[in-house]
Formats: sequence, structure tokens, C-alpha cells
Amino acid sequence: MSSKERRGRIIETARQLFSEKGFHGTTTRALADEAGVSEALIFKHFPSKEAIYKAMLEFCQKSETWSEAYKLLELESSTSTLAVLLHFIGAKVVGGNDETRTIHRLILRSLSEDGEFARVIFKHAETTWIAKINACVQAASKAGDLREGVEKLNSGGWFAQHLFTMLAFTHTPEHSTVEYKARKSAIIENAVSFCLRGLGVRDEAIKRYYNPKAFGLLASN
Amino acid sequence: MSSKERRGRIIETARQLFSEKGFHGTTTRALADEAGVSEALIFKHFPSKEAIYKAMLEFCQKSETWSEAYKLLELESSTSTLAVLLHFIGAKVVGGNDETRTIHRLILRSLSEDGEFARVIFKHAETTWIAKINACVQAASKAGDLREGVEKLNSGGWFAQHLFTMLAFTHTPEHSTVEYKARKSAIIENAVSFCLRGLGVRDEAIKRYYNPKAFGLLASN
DNA sequence: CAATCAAGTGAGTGAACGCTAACATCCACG
DNA sequence: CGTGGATGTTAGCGTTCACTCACTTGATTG
Repeated sequence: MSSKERRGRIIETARQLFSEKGFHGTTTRALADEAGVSEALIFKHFPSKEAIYKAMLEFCQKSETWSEAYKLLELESSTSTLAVLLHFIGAKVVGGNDETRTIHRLILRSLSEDGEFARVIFKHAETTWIAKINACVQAASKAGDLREGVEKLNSGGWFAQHLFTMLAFTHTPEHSTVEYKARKSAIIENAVSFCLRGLGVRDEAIKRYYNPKAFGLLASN
Repeated sequence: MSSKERRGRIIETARQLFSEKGFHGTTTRALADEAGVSEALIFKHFPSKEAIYKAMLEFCQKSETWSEAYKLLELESSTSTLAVLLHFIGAKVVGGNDETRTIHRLILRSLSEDGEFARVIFKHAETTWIAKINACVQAASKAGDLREGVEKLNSGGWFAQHLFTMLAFTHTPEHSTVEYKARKSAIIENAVSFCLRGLGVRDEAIKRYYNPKAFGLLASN
């Protein structure tokens, strides 16, 4: 195993441990054991525990592997795309895999402290998902899919994103912190409807463009 | 100063320190210094650091001082009450004081760990605010204030609550983690509109019952 | 007044922490 | 073959941690 690979293992292990136990709750000894290296080696790669933490956060910012999801951003902005987008965000964020949950834990910890990490992640979301949602709402408006007279909410995209993020947060601990009395897929569908309505989309347009069953492939994520 | 008072001071100091720095980031020495007592005294009152933490969480669960807010729960369930309720939750949760932010930090930390504390807080919200929102939606439906044909979302109350909670979370660090490009009061108004629409309230009914300017007193909180 | 007891503290304890110096091991290159 | 640098590890270093013990104080009581 090369030096680079070992360094990678250390960072990956750090991501897991720091997200689960926090900075002070993670010891460099535990980190070394879990990564399968000696404690001293860690300090050959990083000057201090703090530096490991920072390197780990940077790694997380880069590795946000929504790669496949970015295709959605290239779809033409429309009411239909809006529905697909929201549904996808919901499915991805709520039914997330372990890596997604790790990121969420880091965001949660960040929000309880200085918020720096969360700020970076949110900024990224703003220039991608939020911007696309807003563009789609604009397109929906032009297409006449919005109810007449609804005032424009210039934070509408954030509201939708926030709802899904919070749904994900309540599911982040091992056992859900809220009893929703519905299957996850049903919650996502309801949340998408809620957001579409909140953004001012006509009920007929929602019926027309949002057909969750056709999104099966996405929902399975 | 009596023994009980000192114990109280320790718990209050613990709440502040634990919420800011986390369990492992807070030392019993710092806790003692901040509370103005000797470290030994802390261990006369509590058998261990863990016990202090648990006692502090229990204290927070009880002291959730929304007292004045509970009057809203006794209002007759109606579309109008729904608007007032959402606006109030928004104002209270987003423009929160230091104590509110402390609680939020504890919830955030809890969500990044086992979620136990969050579960208790959410359960409490469910039996009060969420239940009231749902009752109001039901009343609005009977009063004909909902659009025809909107399917009932049995998690609608949660969705509204989640949106406001997430708005609060993004404002929990010292500097907001999201640039909303609007004043806090405008964000709250938009979020309330978003939720009312999401719950299926007719646009005319929103105009009729939601007049933020008349809520000045509440908004100032 | 002496005895008692609750309330609080200064000065530690061993264990665990972040971090490091000194020593192994390997492999490319003359 | 042997030497040097890159890559690891072993064995601890000094410090800080949660927690304890022996002691003081000050009010109460028979």
C-alpha cells in the first residue's frame, strides 16, 4: 500500500469517526487503530489533529458525489423538470446511503458550532439546486403553470431544499426522531407536492407533471 | 447562596458550555470556573460528568419556556388561527433569543449523535404545535378555505414545522449560513405563505387571513 | 461550650490525551 | 554490496483530563 493510499485511508477513517463522535470525542489513537496504522504515522502525514480535521472537511467538500445527479441540472427548465428535481432531491437526501448520512452529521455538527462547513455546502447547493429550482419556477410561470396572483417568493427554492434537508436530518440518527406514520416513499411524494404547491404550481399541473410511480428508478435510491 | 441555587447555576452553565462546545469539548474545570465554584463541588452534586449532561438535558426539556405561546393552542381551530400559528412559530423559532439558540444547538448535536434529545423535543412539538396545525387545516377544509381536490397530506404539519426549524438552524451559528437576500421578517412572511399554500389553503383565504403587519407584536419577538 | 453536620475547597490521583524522538525496514541507485 | 532517503513503528514524553481525599468553615443544637 502506497503512502498516498494510506493517507487516503486516514482521511476516510477520520471522516467516519469525526462525524460520529465529533472532534473532541475522537482520539488520534482510535483513529490510528481504525485506519490500521500507527499513531505516529498520522503525525507524519498531518502536523496536528486539527489539520486532520480540516483536511477531512476539504475532502468531503470535493467528494460530494452527486455526479449522476448533475445531469438533472442540464434538463430544460420546466414545470416537469421541477417535479423531477424535487422528487430526486427528496429521494437522494432522505433515503441516503452511509456517505450521505456522514455528510449530514458533519453539517449538523457544523451548525451547532461556527457553521463554516455548512456554509460551504449550502453555497454549493445554492449555485446548483436552488438556482435550478428557481429557474424552473420561472419557466413554470411563463408556461402558465402557476396560479394567478401568487406573489413570487425569492427564497422559494431554499424553502423546498430546507424541507427535504430537515426530513433527512430527522432520519440521520440510527432510529428516526419523528414518527411520520407513512413509508419513506410516501413522505417524499407528499413533501414534493407540498413544495410544488408552496411554490405556487397549479394543482392540475402537479397532477399532470408529478407522477411518482414513473420515477421508480430515482426513488429506489 | 443556597445549595440548590448553586446546583442550578452549575446546570445553567452546563447548558451553555455543553451546547457550545459539546460533551467532550467541555471540561469539568471550565464548567467549575464558569459557574464560579470549585471542581470538587460539582462532583458533590453529580456523580459524574455524564450525569451533569443528563441532568442538563432534562432541565432543558422542562424549561422550554414557550409559556406565552401556549395560549395560541387554545384558540379556536380555524384558517385564521393557522396563519397566526405559523407566523408565530416562524417568529419565535427564527428570531430566537439566546436560550432558543442554545436549545437548537443541543438538538443539532443530538441529531448528529443518537437523536434522543431531539426525539423528546419533537414528540412534544407533535402533541402541541403539529396537532394544532393539523386541526386548523381540518377546520379550514370544513370552512371551504382549501382548494378543491387537494389531497390530504398527513404530514403537512411536520412539513411546516420542519421548514421553520431549518430556517432557524441556518441562523444558529453566529453568522447565518445562508444568504437569503431578504430581511428576517420578510423571510418569515414568505415561509408562512409557502406553508399555507403547501397545506392547500386558497390564495384568497391567505390574503384574507394572513396580514403580517397586523402581527407586529408577535413579529417583534 | 463542645459536638455535629452540611457545604465547600486545595491539592492531589491514575489514566488517557496529543504528540515526538529514536529506532527499524525497505528499496532504488552508485 | 552498501549507502541514503522514504516510510513505518515502538516506546514513551509532558500535559490535561475526570474524579477523589483530607481538610476548613460556619451554622445548629443539646
